Amino acid sequence: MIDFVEQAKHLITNDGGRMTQPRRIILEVISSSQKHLTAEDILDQAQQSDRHINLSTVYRTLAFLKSHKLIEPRYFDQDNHREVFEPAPKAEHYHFTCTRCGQVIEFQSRHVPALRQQLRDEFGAEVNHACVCLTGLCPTCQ
Amino acid sequence: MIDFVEQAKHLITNDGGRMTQPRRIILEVISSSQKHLTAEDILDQAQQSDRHINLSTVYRTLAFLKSHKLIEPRYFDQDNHREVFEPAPKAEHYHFTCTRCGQVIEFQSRHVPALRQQLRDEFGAEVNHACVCLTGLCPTCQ
DNA sequence: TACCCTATTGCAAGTGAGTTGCAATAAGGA
DNA sequence: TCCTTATTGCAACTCACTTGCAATAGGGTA
Repeated sequence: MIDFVEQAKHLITNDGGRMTQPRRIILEVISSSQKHLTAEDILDQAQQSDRHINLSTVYRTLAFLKSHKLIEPRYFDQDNHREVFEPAPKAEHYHFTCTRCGQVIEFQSRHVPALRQQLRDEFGAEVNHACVCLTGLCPTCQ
Repeated sequence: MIDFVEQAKHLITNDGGRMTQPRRIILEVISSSQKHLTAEDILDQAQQSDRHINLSTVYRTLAFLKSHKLIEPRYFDQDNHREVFEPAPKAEHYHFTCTRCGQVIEFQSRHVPALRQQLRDEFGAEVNHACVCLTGLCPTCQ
């Protein structure tokens, strides 16, 4: 995940942007986290490095990263209306969320490319993005 | 779609609830619409029958129907944070949205049951709900 | 290194979808 | 027809997210 911060730095400076303290900290937080983060989560962690970082700065940085495809927003839960982010993955993958304990399992599957093919065959539609969010019970919670 | 209103009536009265004018109208709107509706859409249409129907009544009715699994909330679009509803289908189906014209294609697929099986085999997880939202370009917009 | 331009920030106020408290209303059983 | 109480409309609220603006601080230039 080291390249994530580097990649972001390049994008920012190429845009005529500036690598500021708050941005550095926010990037650090996102890239070093193993789990999916809400804007609030990012703020909490960033404020451990700099108490003055503001929520709107987090949102603005997030918007920048999103527009440059460095992170992706995800919804895991039909009841949770918050945006949840993670660094954009190299390989497309999908999510299973346990409705009891909240555990998230990331997985890949050959069935999704098959789905793309089906859309092409059946409707002539070209799928650019596949959001597959499964919910149910993990082995522990069954 | 006639059963939708009937089904809702039974659920409401079995619950000790009352079949009121606003509810009747809202149910009518949902069941007779062919497309996916936001709360606002439903309000607009309902107000054509009764100008005094209120948005909070729409939300409360929607919450009731949702908790009884008569409708399902859906998100089609990562940029659209609104809840979009449709009558809960007998057969699970999925959505493709064209990012240019907004057209929604509903489809079924044997690949999704295969996905459930994969989760069972690979992680021991039991999938209860599968949300599959594909986006891309429909034949016309390509 | 000092200076300056302007992108970025923090703050506070604003949006907009959805929720809630409450007094008034109206189903529908007795 | 009456009475109980579920439901409504309204207005005020919540909460995630956005925006306007004056103050701040990157980072290129002299």
